[in-house]
Amino acid sequence: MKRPTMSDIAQRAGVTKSAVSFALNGQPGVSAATRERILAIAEEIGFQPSSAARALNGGKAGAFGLVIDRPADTLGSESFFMRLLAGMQAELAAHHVTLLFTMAEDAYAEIELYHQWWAQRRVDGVFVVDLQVGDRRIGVLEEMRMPAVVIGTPRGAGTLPAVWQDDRAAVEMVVGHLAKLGHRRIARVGGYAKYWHSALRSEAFVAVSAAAGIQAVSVPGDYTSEHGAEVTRTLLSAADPPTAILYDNDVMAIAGLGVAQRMGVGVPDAVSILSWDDSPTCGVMYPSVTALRRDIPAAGAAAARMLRDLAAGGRPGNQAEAAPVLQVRMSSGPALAPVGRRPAHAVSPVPLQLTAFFLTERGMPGGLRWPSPLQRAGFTVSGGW
Amino acid sequence: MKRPTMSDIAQRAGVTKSAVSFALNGQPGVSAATRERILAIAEEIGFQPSSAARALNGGKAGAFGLVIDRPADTLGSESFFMRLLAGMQAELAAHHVTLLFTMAEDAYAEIELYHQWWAQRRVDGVFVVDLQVGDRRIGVLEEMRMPAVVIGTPRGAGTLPAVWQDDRAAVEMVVGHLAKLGHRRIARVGGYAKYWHSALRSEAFVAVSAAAGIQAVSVPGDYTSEHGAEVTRTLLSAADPPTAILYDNDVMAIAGLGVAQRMGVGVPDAVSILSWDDSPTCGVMYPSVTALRRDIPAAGAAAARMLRDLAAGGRPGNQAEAAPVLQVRMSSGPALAPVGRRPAHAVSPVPLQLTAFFLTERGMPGGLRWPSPLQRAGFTVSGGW
DNA sequence: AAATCGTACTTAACCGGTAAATTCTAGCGT
DNA sequence: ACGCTAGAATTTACCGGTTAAGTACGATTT
Repeated sequence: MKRPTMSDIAQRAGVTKSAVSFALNGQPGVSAATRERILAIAEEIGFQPSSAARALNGGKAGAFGLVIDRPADTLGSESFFMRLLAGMQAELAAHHVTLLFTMAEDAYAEIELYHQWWAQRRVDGVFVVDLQVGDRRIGVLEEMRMPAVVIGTPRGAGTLPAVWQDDRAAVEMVVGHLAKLGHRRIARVGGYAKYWHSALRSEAFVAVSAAAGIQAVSVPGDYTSEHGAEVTRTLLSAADPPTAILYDNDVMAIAGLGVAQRMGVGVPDAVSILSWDDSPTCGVMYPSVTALRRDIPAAGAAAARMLRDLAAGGRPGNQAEAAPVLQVRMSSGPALAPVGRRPAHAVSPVPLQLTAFFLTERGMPGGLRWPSPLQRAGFTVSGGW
Repeated sequence: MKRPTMSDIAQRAGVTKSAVSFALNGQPGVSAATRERILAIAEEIGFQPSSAARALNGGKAGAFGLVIDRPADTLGSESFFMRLLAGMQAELAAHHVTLLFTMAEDAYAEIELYHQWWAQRRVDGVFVVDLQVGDRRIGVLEEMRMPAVVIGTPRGAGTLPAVWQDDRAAVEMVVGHLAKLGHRRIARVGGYAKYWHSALRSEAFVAVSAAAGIQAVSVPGDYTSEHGAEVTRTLLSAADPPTAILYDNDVMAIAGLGVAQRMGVGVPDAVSILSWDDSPTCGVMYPSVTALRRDIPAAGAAAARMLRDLAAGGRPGNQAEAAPVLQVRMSSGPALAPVGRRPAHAVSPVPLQLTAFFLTERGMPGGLRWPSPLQRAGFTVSGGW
């Protein structure tokens, strides 16, 4: 059972394969009668054009690529990428474009993969996520002139178009919510400081808090529950702990909630817990977790549309995601007066050196220099805390 | 800046492209000197063979496919697939095989996709997950003679090789653990009953429990936190609730834990909560969740190896996963005497019709007939409970 | 010295499409 | 009847590789 080709159709229709090509592609050059006969035969024998042969003719590969180079265990617990993928698929499948999805060890391997895919004509373009400060991928992609769309932020994306979220507005929403509840000392556990989106959120978080007269600290994290738990323990063990903590993803938020409960720190009475990403789990936890909900599949679909446009020769501009919604649940509430807030069985404060460890930047690339405002956002405190 | 071809190399080396082909592929027919010269030039201009041209020569597409047809929101919260993907990638990337990953609406769309991929020579084979009772995909794949590996269970996989887990042994481990802790009435919240792996676990759960003299009920679920919460509420509201509940994934387990806490049912004192899949989140929750840990990436890697073998003409046999480990944490403990177990502020029992609703099979395909033992496992009780 | 052989390479065909150039045919005007 | 033209279908070449078959030539055999 060999797969049918255009020559097979041509033979049965008594014409040449060129005629078949014209007929199938709606080109002029065949009579209506012949065209119909050819289409009927193609349908009957279940003909599908070989994507390889198509691609060989200076044509398109009919596929886009996505490479993620986070460690696999981080990916596993995060729902972000699956939802992003789902959104992309919905858009791509409708246009018969397939997605090549891979995980890479690091940025170097990722760039290597781009070179291979492009040179082998496997893809017509790629999606770029987790944009880093001084990201080498951007320059490489621009030089290769491979169509690419950035998902995250236009900052540092060079000439590549981006689908981005207004982090500033989101931060204003969250900080405003906390300010209204009377919080005056808040913390944020972010992602890798090397990621642009994380750095920008840090910056906005500190700046917006300062403007609202709130003391704030922003700590870099690594998206894992382990680290979220560690940082939370440090924060809550401080002499003057924050009354609210905002985590950059749901996994860390849930870990933070668990730590607070273990330490006997009441949620939300003693500390409010908030998550930047929402997930069904946030809603069913006890207490349920207040979360910032964004339409991630929509962002994926938008990125897919942009990449199709770009690959077809268009020049799409940046596109902002819809504003996120703050889903207020049980884990956030009014800031209570300090008196009596720490129960008797609270865990004793952690040793100083552990605290100092967390106050050091983790996972920062060696020689990288920070822009001054970001450096402050990295781990410095606003409001003299 | 056009991409370099073999002809370019040939021209610069002063030979024909055939010689270049021989040199690059390590075939005999070129002198060592010429071979070296050609390799040097290829390296210098960054040559990469066109996958399209390669595929055109009766050759391989150099890609495998994976289609998932669960609803996107289920996928988002589950870490299983990401970890499976990570394992596959590790194996595939090492052999320069890429992965086509897509989500489909339903089995029909999935089959359609298989036809397209195969006819278009986009893939050399596919991975099949979530095998269903009477799955149509198997027959289609066998007829197409497309290499395919089943992940889950050999039951219903026809002639396709499978990577499978010994669910029976896992169930014995969990039930044995609970029996030792004194539990005499336990429940399980499974996945879709139409999935083979879920049905087999149901069967084993009921049978093993009966053998151990334990009353057991197995309820089909849909892997979502919402449903996990609903079922848990029903179970705990019963006149004689189970003292332990085993959930088929971490999302439902966490949801169940949340419900128990909301109802004031102590965990693990009044009810033990166990999850079939482990995740970092299970460990940081409070209380942390006892979970059955399997090496999912290893299963993915094994499946990838098998599919490579199969696509190369081999005849790999079924392969069992390593036995899972029961990670005992805070959420499981000894079954306490019924007296005083239900606190005063427990939620009132749900109306009878809601209970009845859950006792009806959800999501069962219309005319499907169940084998008798599975039908009993579907929702019947062992031990006269 | 002629026949034999192995090596190193070239020629040419092919995979399954696309598309420009060309031939064939029928209908048109004059 | 003749040239002219539009449309239908064919011929031909090409994309970038692989591979069977063929050729040239120096070295070995008899």
